[in-house]
Amino acid sequence: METERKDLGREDWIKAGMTALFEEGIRAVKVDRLAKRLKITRGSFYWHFKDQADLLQSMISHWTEDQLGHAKALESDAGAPTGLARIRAIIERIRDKDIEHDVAMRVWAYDHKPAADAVAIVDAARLRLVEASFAETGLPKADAHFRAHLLYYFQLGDQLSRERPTKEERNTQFEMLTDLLARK
Amino acid sequence: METERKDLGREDWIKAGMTALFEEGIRAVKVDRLAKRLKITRGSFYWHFKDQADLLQSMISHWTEDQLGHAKALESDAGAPTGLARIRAIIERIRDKDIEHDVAMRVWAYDHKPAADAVAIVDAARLRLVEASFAETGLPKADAHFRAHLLYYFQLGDQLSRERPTKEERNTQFEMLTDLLARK
DNA sequence: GCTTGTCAATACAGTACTGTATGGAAACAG
DNA sequence: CTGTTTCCATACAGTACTGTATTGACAAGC
Repeated sequence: METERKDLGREDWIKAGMTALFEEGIRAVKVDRLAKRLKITRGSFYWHFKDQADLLQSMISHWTEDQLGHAKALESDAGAPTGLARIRAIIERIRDKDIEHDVAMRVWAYDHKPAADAVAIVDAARLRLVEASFAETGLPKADAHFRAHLLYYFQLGDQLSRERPTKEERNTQFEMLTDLLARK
Repeated sequence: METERKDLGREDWIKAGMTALFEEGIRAVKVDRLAKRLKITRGSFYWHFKDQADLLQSMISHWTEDQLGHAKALESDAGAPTGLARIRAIIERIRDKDIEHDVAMRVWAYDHKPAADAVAIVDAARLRLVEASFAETGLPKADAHFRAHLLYYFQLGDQLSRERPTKEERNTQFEMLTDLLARK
């Protein structure tokens, strides 16, 4: 007699919040709109969460842990490539899997301190990884540091620009870049 | 008898809107809040503007013309340096004068199509300039194109990251970059 | 079967806005 | 001096939310 008891948990609301964030930006992460998305009333929300800020904080934690997990996975992957190939792999991962999420988070971070802090932490973790990989290729610390930033910020700017290059254009660009960065 | 007849014009509201945008982001560009800023009532606003969208569009046009003007000025400045020195000058101008404005506009652009279009136009104009300067140094077109993007997106990512480097750090970074980009 | 938690629906009051309609004062033109 | 235009104040109705308080439905433990 499949009576539809919903029994949502915090995770469902967080997931809905993330989806709304990625699809329409933080402006769309409103309690009542999420309720409509989930086909439920706000009564549920205020049982699971103290208030909207509570949800936002949970979303931030969720995203941060995800991203730090990805970074750690790349770091400790034994079968992974090393040196420049490893760097390519890292950047490709960010470019292909985390892009939309990243931009939405960064825009949110512009006027939300907790989000800004989270983005800073994730950026730092990724940069550390790239920098370490450059160091592996035998570059001096200062150069590794610089090139990691150059690479990371380039792809960041690329994401944020409103030029929408084709996949090939983007690939040739990144190839020219890794060529340039491979030089001593 | 200095009776204070205000007699504001569209420009005053636009200026107030821009200030609010740069100080607090687009969320703060609300008719009633701007009225408080200007110590006047919304009655004035709706005399000068059809609605809020009208103001936003005016702000976008205003910013776009400003930025295109700056680009044009750099382009036709006869006494300006050439080649790599010119490139440095361009990037420094953007970095030192347009930064805060740029970031706020870009964040706004994320979920406002007209703003996104404006940002795209301004980006294209600046990139064209940098690319032309690279071409002047004798680089092939494809390389000039790539290096212009690398430079521009790097400084864009740098702006948007939440790392807040010191002036010196930033300068050395940009020096290492122009060194790298100067090579054949 | 009755009670106790768990979860959701509903109704309410409040805030931060938006745009419209109308009226009034200063400046200006005849 | 009078009428018209220009500009602003005020009052109103509406929208899109927020959070709280109360009640109700169901499931599980005793």
